[in-house]
Amino acid sequence: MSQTPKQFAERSVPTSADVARLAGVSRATVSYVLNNTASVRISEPTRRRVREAAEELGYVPHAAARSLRAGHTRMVLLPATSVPHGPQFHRFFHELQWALRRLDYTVVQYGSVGLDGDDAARAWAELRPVAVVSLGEVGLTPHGVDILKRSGAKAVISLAPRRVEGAHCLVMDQREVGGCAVTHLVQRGRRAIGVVMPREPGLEHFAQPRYEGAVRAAADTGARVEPLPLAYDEESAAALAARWHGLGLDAVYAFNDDYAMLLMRALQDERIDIPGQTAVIGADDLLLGRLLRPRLSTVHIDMVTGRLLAELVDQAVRTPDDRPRDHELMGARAVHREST
Amino acid sequence: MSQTPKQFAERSVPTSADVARLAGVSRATVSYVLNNTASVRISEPTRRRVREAAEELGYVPHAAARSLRAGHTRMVLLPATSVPHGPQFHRFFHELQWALRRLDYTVVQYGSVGLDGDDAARAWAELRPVAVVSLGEVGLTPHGVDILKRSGAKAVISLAPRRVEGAHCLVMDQREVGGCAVTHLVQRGRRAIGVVMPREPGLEHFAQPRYEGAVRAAADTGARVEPLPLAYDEESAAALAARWHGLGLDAVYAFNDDYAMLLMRALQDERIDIPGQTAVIGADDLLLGRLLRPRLSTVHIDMVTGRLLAELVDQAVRTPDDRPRDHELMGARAVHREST
DNA sequence: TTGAAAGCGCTACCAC
DNA sequence: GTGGTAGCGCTTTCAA
Repeated sequence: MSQTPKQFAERSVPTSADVARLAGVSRATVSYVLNNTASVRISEPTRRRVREAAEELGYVPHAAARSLRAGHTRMVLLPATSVPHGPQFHRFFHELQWALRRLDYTVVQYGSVGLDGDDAARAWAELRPVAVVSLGEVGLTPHGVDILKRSGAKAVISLAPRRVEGAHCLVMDQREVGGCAVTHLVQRGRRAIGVVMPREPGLEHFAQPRYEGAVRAAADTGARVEPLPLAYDEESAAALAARWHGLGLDAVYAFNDDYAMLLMRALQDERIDIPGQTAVIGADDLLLGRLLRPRLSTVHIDMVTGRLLAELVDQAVRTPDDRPRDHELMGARAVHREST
Repeated sequence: MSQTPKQFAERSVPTSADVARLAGVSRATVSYVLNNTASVRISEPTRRRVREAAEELGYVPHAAARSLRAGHTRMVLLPATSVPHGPQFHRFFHELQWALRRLDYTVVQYGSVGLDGDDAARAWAELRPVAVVSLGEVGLTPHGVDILKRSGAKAVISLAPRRVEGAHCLVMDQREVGGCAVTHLVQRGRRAIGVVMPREPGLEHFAQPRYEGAVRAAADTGARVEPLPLAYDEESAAALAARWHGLGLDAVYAFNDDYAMLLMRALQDERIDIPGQTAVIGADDLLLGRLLRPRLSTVHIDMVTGRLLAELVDQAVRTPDDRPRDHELMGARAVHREST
């Protein structure tokens, strides 16, 4: 009888009951030992037997069962980014994960490709994360925030171009980026400014507010701003450059350094002098921009450190009843090099 | 009595029992309705009442409880990448997630920053994923594979430079990349070849095999190969360029296009003619490399499509007892432009 | 067509 | 010190 289920059990995943049986103790004891429960003292020989049994069976605790029992998780859910970001963002993201782990959170990126808005929020909520940190690519709606909070999320934090009702918002106002770029160009005497709008999907959440910022910065300065759709390939850039003279522009803010480098080369191939005939400015302050001739002017974006954000998450989790506070955390400043 | 726990319940997360109570049915019925269970017929009025109750309460099912009951998950775990990758890899990753979602898997990237080897495997195993697809940055050991399989993972797939015992391996032999580069250089008459070794952490898993491939390709050709440590910043590149003449090299394979662009600029600033005095080749075939003058030669890497890999994952999950098969899936070829 | 109840793996109370 | 056991939220037989 005690052997009958063994054949099946061997193929099956070991549970704490299996460990208990092998060690000749109760499941409770197994739990105490493996969790180092402080409030209960277990003799050293027993501890060793339990640990050896666990090791031998290759026992790994079942996170779902644990959190079901506990009534909460320590999971911080980051809706996975689908947009290629620069190295700076990458560093930030890495820092954030590292810092959260140090605070004993389990960091999980949830692939939300193909979901949006409330569907995404529901999918996230199923995992019962203690916090959700949205990087602003999947539209987080007030209703989505509500779904998450009702499902037990203690903190919903949005690093988005716009603020979202109900969430702690770390507003990264992308309009500032476009604003900086255009202000820089205007100060250097430019009056007819193109603004590159990437055709690549996923970038529109960034491109649109940057464009708005550009328009706003140009208002009352006498400068005009013109959107320029551009795909990230040489053909598209060459086509744009070919009709450059007809556009009558004396400057261009090219969304970011990647697009700026692409366009600058195309313009140079059309024998357009930079910055003489046309000034070019990007954004992100990539190292590669400094390697071009002329060196690419850019908008440097100061990102909050991952560690700081992690602490904010932790704070919000610990005091969930505090009213969500907004934080302005993106600084942007134009960096003048040679292309403007 | 029926009202007493309400005060607490209101602040609490709604469960299917709450939905059942509000709809005036049993929990079983709720489950049937919300899961559209085909094997049981529920009257339309009841269905509506249940759905309305769920909606009103903002009910979201508890994934942990569900999978605990089911005894398995549909979670595919991707150990999160901590290394900045090029747009090509990004596209691949995006495709993979999309395709897996279409196959009804829940895709989760698990941040494994600061864990390694078996610790990481144990952490992943706690989530009981049905499959793990490692992108080869966290060392996946045979023991780690064993831990995962014992915890119920039906498939462990490794996209790694080297194969791992017990796992389905999609070998992306990075040595080929280095080999291609050096073969290209040798064919163009170069005999003293530097190989850039990035100083940035996380890249060594790629750099080392690429270097080995370079060495192997040079063997018996009379060419010599010399490793050149380089950090990704201008100072490091300038320092390397400053002692270039002393190195006596007539070519350099610069790990990838980013490092190649950095180094090429530094060499040009030292008035070293490219490709006259020194040939430069990168890898990844970035668009930006084509924008430089001279245009950067590179190694183009053909990546498997995400869809294909997703199907492989699905296949492996459905037939877990098949012996793990290895697949060679990375093609590499040198692309000659102007810098070599 | 609906309901009652068992049980997934785990932990935390209470007994012993 | 250690064991028995209730119950977290869910699905799914089996009975009604």
